[in-house]
Amino acid sequence: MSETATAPDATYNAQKSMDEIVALCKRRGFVYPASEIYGGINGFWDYGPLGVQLKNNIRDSWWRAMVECPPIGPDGDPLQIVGLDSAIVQNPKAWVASGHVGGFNDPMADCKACKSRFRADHLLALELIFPESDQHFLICGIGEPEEIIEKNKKRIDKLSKGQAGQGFTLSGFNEYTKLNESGRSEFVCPECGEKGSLTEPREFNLMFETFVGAIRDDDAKAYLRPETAQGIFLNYKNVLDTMRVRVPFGVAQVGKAFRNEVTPRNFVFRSREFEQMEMEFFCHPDDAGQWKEYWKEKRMEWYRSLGLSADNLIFREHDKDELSHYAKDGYGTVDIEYKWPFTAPGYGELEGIAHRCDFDLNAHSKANNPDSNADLSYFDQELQVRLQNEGVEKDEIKRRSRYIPHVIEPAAGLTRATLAVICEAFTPTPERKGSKYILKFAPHLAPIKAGIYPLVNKDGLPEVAKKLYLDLRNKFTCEYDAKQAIGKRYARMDEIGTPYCFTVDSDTLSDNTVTVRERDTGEQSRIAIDEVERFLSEKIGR
RNA sequence: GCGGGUGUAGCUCAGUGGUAGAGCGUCACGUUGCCAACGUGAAUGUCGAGGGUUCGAAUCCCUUCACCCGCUCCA
Repeated sequence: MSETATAPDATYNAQKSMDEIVALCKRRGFVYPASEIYGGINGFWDYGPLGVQLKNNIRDSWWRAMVECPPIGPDGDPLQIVGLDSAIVQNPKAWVASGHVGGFNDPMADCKACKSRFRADHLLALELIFPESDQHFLICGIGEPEEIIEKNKKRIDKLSKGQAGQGFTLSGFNEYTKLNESGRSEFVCPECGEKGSLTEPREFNLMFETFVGAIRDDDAKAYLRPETAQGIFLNYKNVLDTMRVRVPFGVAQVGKAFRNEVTPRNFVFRSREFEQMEMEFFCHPDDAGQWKEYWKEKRMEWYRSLGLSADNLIFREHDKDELSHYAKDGYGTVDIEYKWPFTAPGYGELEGIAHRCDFDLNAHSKANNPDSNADLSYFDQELQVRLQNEGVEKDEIKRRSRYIPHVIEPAAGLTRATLAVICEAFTPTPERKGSKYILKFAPHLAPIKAGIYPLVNKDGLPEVAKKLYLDLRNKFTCEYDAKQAIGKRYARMDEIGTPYCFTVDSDTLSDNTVTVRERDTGEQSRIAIDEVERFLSEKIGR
């Protein structure tokens, strides 16, 4: 048999394991399709009993690493990072200032014949008149009128030959967006030349709209936030005024965000409702570059702490032309990417670490925005003192001590992190008796930490096991189950990623020891029943 | 949004115009005494949804929804 005939098809295998992951997520209560009994709804997912547990564990790990126990800074002291939970609906003016309303209102038109898509506001219909015959012609294209005429030279030439003379004048032009239905039916697709094949212009704004109050008019229109970050900028001054934080400092937030994606794809990877974990780190503009490097390393460490393997994680710096509006002038954006089953052997985004410069605070400052009543500049007293000591001139000190902080933003997807943890943990075990796969969650993330079982459901074993369970449940998420064969109970725990099982058997009654069974190896050992809690504490790291 | 594929029990699937099925899983009882054991039994379906053709539709036709793949889009 030839080598190629037996070589596994990487794409097929990757797809196959993703299908298996989606199936197991449903079967074992991690993720369900939203509104399934009504046929589902594209781009929305519900987290089941085990899924929410896993997601909360990942969220808690992030919150702890950011807010409760932030990393040590370059000066040897812990960083100052505080938490926040801002509203999903804010004043719509906030989204105008942030660039989310304007930037994503591009009207698009599709050609039904050749499937090309155009920015409708870039499409022009030019009306040419051949004066001698008084004939009108329509030339359609993309760009400035001169460009369009230049591009269509041959065609115009051909048209004019049929006329008495050669000359023509441009009598007028119209944007495609301004045409009515009969105008559109005359419009020729610049790509394939088909007449009247373009759809009417459609707006692609990724923000979900809603209405505040009972009256549904334009004044009541509001948006569901497309990112949690803006809530932090909107509260920057509140935090600064109330929390005694000084630059550099961070504000962290976990919460839902909503984007009306054109094409939700790849399970929960790109969904229309998702959960973000964002931290805005405010610093002096001169230090932004070094803080970006700092956070790159810290964030990568955190993903490793979730049990994601180094081989499956990479950094990817954004090219200049893919940078978002807020990052153009700064130190750019770097993504932490994961080797997803559906991108393998390539990688896809897990987290973006962006240098947002002073874009957002500027945008929300009264100096640049008549709708805002806030001065979001920062007076740096430490810097003032330092400059005084250096003997810098007074006016210069005053000028340099007040500035708009720059922002380094590690923006992570909680739902994406959850999916990555599931993908990483998913381990087929075809050779194993019992479960056909294991979820090898890091113990501290596992939805259930331990199963507590009597070997059989009689002879006083259930009573002993149940007592152990009742003790442990105060500290760890545990499960007690006395039914069915022990092997089946172990297999079930393997499939949901429970790292340890403790089994009470007849020996327990005489020597007070229980069997510990490990998920990844299936190996068993015995420990004293009153050592179980300490054993779990050590293994789970709490 | 476009093109292709898929949709039958919780899961994997069989059923191609004539009574809605199997295996696994789930549950109960019994048995068992460390890896999805065994026995007996039970529950589970608007055959994705709506409409049409037909005496009769899971099956043929139309529409629609969801998922997967490829485009397109993606702060």
